[in-house]
Amino acid sequence: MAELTGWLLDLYPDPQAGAVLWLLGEDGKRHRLLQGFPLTFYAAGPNEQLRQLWRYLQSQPEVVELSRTERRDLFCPQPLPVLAAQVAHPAQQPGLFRRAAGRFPELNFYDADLSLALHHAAAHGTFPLARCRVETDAENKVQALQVLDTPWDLEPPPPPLRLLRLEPDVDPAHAPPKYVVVRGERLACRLSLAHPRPLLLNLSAILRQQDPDLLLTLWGDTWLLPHLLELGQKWRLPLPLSRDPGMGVEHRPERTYMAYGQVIYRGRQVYLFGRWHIDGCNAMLFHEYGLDGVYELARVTSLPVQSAARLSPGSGISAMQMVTALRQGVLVPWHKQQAELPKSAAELMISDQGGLVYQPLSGLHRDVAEIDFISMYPSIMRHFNISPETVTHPENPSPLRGEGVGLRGETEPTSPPDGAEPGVRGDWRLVPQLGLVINQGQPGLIPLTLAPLLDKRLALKQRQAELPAWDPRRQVCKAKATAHKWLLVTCFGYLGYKNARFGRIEAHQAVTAYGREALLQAKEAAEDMGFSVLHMYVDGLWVQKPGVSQPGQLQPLLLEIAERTGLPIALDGIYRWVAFLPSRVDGRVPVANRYFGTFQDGSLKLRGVEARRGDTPPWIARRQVALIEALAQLADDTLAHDLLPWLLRWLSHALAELRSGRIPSEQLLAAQKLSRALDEYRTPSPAARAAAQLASEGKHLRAGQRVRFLYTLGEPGVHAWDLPTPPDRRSLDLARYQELLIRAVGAVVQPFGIAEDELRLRARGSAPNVTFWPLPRLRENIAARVAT
DNA sequence: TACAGTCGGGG
DNA sequence: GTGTACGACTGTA
Repeated sequence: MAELTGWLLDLYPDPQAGAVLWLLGEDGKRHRLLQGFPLTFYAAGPNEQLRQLWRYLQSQPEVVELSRTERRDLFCPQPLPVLAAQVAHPAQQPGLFRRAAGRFPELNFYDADLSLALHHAAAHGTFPLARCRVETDAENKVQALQVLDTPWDLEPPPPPLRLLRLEPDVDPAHAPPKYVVVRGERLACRLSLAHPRPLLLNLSAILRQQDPDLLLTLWGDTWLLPHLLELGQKWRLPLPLSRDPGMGVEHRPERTYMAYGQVIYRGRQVYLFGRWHIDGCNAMLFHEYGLDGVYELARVTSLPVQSAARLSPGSGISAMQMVTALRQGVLVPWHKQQAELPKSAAELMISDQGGLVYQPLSGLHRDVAEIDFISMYPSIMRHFNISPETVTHPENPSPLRGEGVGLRGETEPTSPPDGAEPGVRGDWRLVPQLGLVINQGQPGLIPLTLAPLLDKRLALKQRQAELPAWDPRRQVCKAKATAHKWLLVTCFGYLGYKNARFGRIEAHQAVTAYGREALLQAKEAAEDMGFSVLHMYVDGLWVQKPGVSQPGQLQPLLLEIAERTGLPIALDGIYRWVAFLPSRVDGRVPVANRYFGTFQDGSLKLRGVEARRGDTPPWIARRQVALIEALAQLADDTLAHDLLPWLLRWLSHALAELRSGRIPSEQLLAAQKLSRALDEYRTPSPAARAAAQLASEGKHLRAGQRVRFLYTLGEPGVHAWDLPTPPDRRSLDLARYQELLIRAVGAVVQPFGIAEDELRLRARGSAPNVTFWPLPRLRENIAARVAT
């Protein structure tokens, strides 16, 4: 009997028996442990069918223990009689279940398609990088397992992970790479791809010697690792990419699917066993929160690190809900099977509203405070206990399979005298406008899942604010908070997602209804306290009051709003000035989400303008940001009087730069996503034409993939960036880029009284090489910004 | 002018 | 393996 303490690295089914646990021991060694871990799935339905299923499962080769028992379905008040099938070896469960489900399509199956990691998290409280104490026998079999920390610890000590980076020297989609750049502990080298044998031998030696826990690559999923594995096969020199020699690697093919209301493309993926592979180019949102965010996501969601790095946050929050359900003994349905409650047309009109959006007072405003509800929708779900099983129709409480009840047991509707809070009677709360009621008796599945997340995110942000800017822990806190943000944001969308296991459209609508009400309450509070409300957008409002320009002066309003709504709210900042833009199509109409401004601390906020769009060429975006930064530095009197001549010089300077040919082509690249297959385009967009160019060179892109291109003269008007030959510099469509720049600049200066047409006229007449003289007070600042 | 195609924002 | 619904805007015909 031996005792081991360390960090949990990896967890997966052993092909023969039980679960494999990889532990990074405090002794510095990596331990491969085995643990017996049977998995149970359930089936419910007509008795006769369950009996047949029983006989069927008994006849199968897998070792299965069968029993009849009762479990709780989230939507049924009464326990559900089920058949429990306990499969001895987790690796055999998916296959057995697939056969059973195919044979008995009318039965409802539960807990049947969850990964081993989630089952293990529910059963043992494990999560990736959890600190564990393990007792093992002589054969490295786990006899006892104790988890020593929780995902909710704010700053767990970082495990001593070993990292190895592998990168091709160039983007393989753009040009054939020549080298693999390798960087590890006291190691940096470049291996030639032209000589496969030495490459493979060297890489194998490096992997053995360094024995990294994490292989961090660029294009490792989509190109590098598949390429290396292929070479390894061809030369009969297998690479030890996985730490577990018996497991090889797992390939997941590329795929496109519909989500976010659009087509999404995910490249192929390569998963390892016993160590992790993360491809910095194929990891969703990776650039936003980095490795620290990935570890944090893995810890709180219980998803393996390699999955947490690649999956969208939707699957993260979904995993958390499933673990909550498993821990509560609530069945996790195999397929989500829910229809919306029937609704009249009039109800549809009201309930299908989303967030409240106002039309701002367009133009330039000074000393404006922006206040935002913190994680508004998740906070609403928690505060009002909104969850698929708690929201229901009062006159029709049993629409599907049962009435809304709390998680921890049955709660009968009661109607005692009116409670203290308006809209609440006993255990029931009436949702404004929708005619829905929410059971308040027991915390729902979603609020239970969300509460620790909301608390931790606030704690992280607070900790981040306490730490000095130079402290590296501050960046770590920030990365973690950013990762949490995405979990919280998608949790709301998931309520309304038709295929979510724990989604229900009525719950989704209840959330937005409360959101609208909270915003209106906030508006009333602000107006009661003498503020004028310039704009409101879903969870934020922009307010102004003569004489109010310091953060402290907003505190009474914040307290009042928190008091009236019950929801947390904070000051985002006070703008020195903010400009709300009118519609480009009709200048009389303001639009809700195109604005920019500068806060008192000098930081900028931009929404909806060209610089925020992913398809804007970087050079255009940077010119626009630089211009806003310059405007932020200008004194009020300059803004009023001397702006036009200065601006025209600024513009000529930028246009001269464009014509000079000194801007790197990458800076002029537009990037757009293909929304469909090429032959499905009815009118060929620039992106479609660029994709067609690539297709004729044998590079076929699929719907959901991005295509990068330059605007060029003549037909077809674009030049795809990943074509083998770059375009002639002289064929660049400079007039097109000039127009894009003028539009971006026009949007910024419109609130300052300068019309876009004027810029266009003057630009045409300007000499190509006008010397640009910054205003004296601006010179320093602009030099600094342009450099970045 | 109509409509097809693409993007954002939440934080 | 998993977010929605919608409006603004641009380019093409």
